[in-house]
Amino acid sequence: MRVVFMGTPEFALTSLKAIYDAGHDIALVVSQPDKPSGRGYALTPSPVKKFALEKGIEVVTPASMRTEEADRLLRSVNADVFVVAAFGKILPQNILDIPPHGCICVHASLLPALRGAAPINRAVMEGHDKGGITIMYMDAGIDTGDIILQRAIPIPEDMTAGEYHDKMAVLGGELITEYLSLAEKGLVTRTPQTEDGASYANKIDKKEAYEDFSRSARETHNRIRGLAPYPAAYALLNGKRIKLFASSVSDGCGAPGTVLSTEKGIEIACGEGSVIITALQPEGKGKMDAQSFLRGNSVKKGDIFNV
RNA sequence: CGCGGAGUAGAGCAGUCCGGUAGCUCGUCGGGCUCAUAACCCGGAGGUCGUAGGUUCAAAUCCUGCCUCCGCAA
Repeated sequence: MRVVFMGTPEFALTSLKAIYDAGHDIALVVSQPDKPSGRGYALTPSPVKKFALEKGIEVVTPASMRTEEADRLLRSVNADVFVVAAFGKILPQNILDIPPHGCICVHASLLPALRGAAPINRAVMEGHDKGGITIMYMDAGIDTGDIILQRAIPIPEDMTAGEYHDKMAVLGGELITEYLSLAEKGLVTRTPQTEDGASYANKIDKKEAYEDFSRSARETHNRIRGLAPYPAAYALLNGKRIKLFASSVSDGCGAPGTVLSTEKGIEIACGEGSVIITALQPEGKGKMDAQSFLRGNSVKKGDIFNV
């Protein structure tokens, strides 16, 4: 198949690699423009763009898809199909109409659940016990197109969004290549989505990652693992930010934010029950386990987070 | 030049302002106590204090350059 690939972050890169390794003809890669990033604000290319450059695949990074220029370019490629994975731009109808096989999206949820920008984090934050990849035809709506393939994987109770992401990325690569070989044989089927069970996974706002421990222990734990390792839930201790990476649920009792014990980690009282923080990262320091943190920092029973 | 924190024993930290014997908690090794233990007691090993230079009788500490890691922000 002659493919145009549109995507930006690591998640998309895994699909691009899978398509590349499967030997398809990647005619063009479309990604987001380089962005200032990191200390010093150095202009940084997206993972997808970087890979394409390494492999000598033509890359474009248009600021907008709603231009005549974009339309003309994408038409001129004469691709069979456009594959879109975590691209970060909405495709207008005129673009969707270009490829004969349509625009195919790799989406990281079992649609119609968790449509939108952050399905991986949200699935974990909301405590879902399974998730999965959906391959679908794109239409004008946000992740509302007809479903082609769908495969589920379990989300264990303590899995972090990062771990889930990595498994999902691999699964995405498997399914998109599976789709491409079905398409070559003309065996693609499509099933419309139901609105039953539809939900949205909104983009995660940094402010949302602030943890005030007012929720139940289970919800707090889900938030911590659902935001790990990025953007990472955080709380304040003595005026400094502390990122929270790993926790377990316990049944301690106290005013939300109060340190109840420092035996197995830092046990903090929640709105209901308590969580034991087992991995964290203080501002300006590296990631460490709670025991290490406790050795060099005097955190005691009765100390309070977020004061 | 976007703003900021940090590099000291295997881990996490103190000591740096006010130069003068390398310190704490944990781990580790050996011994002891105990029915027993992640408990307790005794003892030991382990550090060119990121790096290169400068000042000084003397530098982890003061000065200068460089390297590395991290937080914010995007």
